[in-house]
Amino acid sequence: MDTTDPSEIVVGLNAVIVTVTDEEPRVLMVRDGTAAAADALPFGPFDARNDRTLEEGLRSWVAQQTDLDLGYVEQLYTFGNRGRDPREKQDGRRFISVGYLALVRDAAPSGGGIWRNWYEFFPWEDWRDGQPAILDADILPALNRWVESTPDAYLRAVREERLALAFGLESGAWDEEHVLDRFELLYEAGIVGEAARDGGDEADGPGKVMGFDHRRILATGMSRLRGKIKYRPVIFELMPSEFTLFQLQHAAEGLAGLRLHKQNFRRLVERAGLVEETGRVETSLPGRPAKLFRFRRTVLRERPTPAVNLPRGG
Amino acid sequence: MDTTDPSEIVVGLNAVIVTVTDEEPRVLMVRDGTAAAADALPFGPFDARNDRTLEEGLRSWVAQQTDLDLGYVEQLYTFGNRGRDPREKQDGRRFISVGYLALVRDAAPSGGGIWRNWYEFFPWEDWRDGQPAILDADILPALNRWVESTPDAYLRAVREERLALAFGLESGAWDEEHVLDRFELLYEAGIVGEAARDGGDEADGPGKVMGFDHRRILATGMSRLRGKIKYRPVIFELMPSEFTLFQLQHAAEGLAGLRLHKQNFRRLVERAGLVEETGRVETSLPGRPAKLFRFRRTVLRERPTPAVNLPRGG
DNA sequence: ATTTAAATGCTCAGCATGAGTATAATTTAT
DNA sequence: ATAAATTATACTCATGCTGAGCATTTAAAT
Repeated sequence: MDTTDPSEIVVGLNAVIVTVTDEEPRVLMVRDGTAAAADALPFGPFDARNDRTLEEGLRSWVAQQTDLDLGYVEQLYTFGNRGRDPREKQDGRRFISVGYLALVRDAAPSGGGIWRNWYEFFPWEDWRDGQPAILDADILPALNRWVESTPDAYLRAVREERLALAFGLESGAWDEEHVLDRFELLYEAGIVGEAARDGGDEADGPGKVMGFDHRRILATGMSRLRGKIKYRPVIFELMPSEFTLFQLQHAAEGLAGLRLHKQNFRRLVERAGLVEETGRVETSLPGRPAKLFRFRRTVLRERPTPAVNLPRGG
Repeated sequence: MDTTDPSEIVVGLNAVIVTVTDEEPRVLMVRDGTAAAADALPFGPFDARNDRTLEEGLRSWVAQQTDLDLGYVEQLYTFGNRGRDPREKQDGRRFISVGYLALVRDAAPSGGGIWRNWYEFFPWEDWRDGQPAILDADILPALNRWVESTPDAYLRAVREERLALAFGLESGAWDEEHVLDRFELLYEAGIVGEAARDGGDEADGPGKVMGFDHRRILATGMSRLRGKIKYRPVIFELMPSEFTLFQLQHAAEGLAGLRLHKQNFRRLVERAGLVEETGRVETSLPGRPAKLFRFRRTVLRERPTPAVNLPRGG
């Protein structure tokens, strides 16, 4: 290859395909091709000849490979860091990937894919049963050691501030949207397995390791989705056509990794006009039967930002 | 070229570089190379050999070409629609571009760049002097004709709803963030000049035409920035080190294209702890001298989402 | 009939917001 | 010198949203 030529660039498309089963958020995974055989996000090439748009390319290979009917799709981010794909070292090509977030209603994927609970990869992100033990036991001590062992005083201060912000230490304010900030800190500090692996060592650390930089892409998707449910009614893309308010709350809690205040959640959803009664009730559980609701699509025309806010509380 | 080969993909980097001069938001433009010689966003190649990350690539050619010191930088979106670059038709290559938003303090660009007020391209987005006349005179009638002339009833209803949402017709609620939605409607309806040009006709329509799909990229940047100032203190990236609260308000108004309520704006900014007095005053204007303030960086550690909300009102 | 498990209804303090009125400190015009 | 204009800043007040919790209703299970 002529050295004045730019090295070849390969553009691929990665998808964070999310569903919610009961109250658990799940992500579609495949096995990556490497020896480590970690979980990886589904991936497809961008076909410059046949795909008119990037999103069309994504939908076409997802439809081919899985049987899933992607509802909501949005572009997440384009990842192009050197070293993100091990094949780079073999043949010098550069791998760039456009990440997408897609939402589907609970369904069985065909093909080689499998749903995995996203908290398998991010156990510290699930605060539904209180602060995860792994934070105080492992993660925060390791992060603090990393900050304290930073030689340069200015850099140390910067890292300390990032740590405080991402994990809400000072104000006691955990922000569930900061998934990516937290993962990036853990990577930089060498705490997650990917850091060791990319450095050529044995991978170990909190949460399951994923192939390539896919845990970062997943973190990006989680951040985006956790933010989005607060100002767009995307959560209904994940719900069946009829649901009780408690099921809706459980879905929101699963995504946000937080417990919400039941009465206030109801008040919010109803006052915002997001749902309407179907007239039926759900009676499969003990206790008073719950009314079934459906999403009121016309709300989109009425309010500027109709969405499920997250009134915290146990 | 072998037909089994994918066609060659060229990855470029586009930047929406924004500054604020007095109360006007300006964007760095260059002349595009085509015969039409429209304004275009600065563009640089992504150098797969030398750029470790996409953002590093962006910073490196911006520094080379313009002399500007990019402060805040964030990735916007990756644009890959077929037909977005006329060179496609010549040599069959496919041009993909990663768009970035960058903020700089007011300064003169070196090189061939020039600052242009972004409302030259989006006159309907400036509501600071009330609803822009061009809306009732041209844009809304044309959009309504487009909707009404849609043969398929379902598609017509969808378009009507999109129109109502994007331009806030029913509820009278103009949402300043929906810049991109509005531009996409105008493009689809064939109202902006780019639509005619891409169809091979003479370009004409509201707002100045830009080269390639750059007006869409600019719209993406405007949407992002208008949203961001509400939950991150990015506006201070555009302010001098000392400023009066009214100057800050003017900058926010210029970006949002809205007039804000002065007293409530002050209350918000001060109560949020975003600024601190410098002790000096600004006396160059008639009227009571205004205190000068600076950004309080430590606010980042105190509040989860410190930002300049936008209390509307004349 | 009693207990248990929900769902649903209601209250209340605190805070934020929208929309002002009122007052203070300057420069410009007469 | 005085008034008018201009800008900054302080303060008020009704409204509505939010967080937190108590109370009541309706069912199944024992």
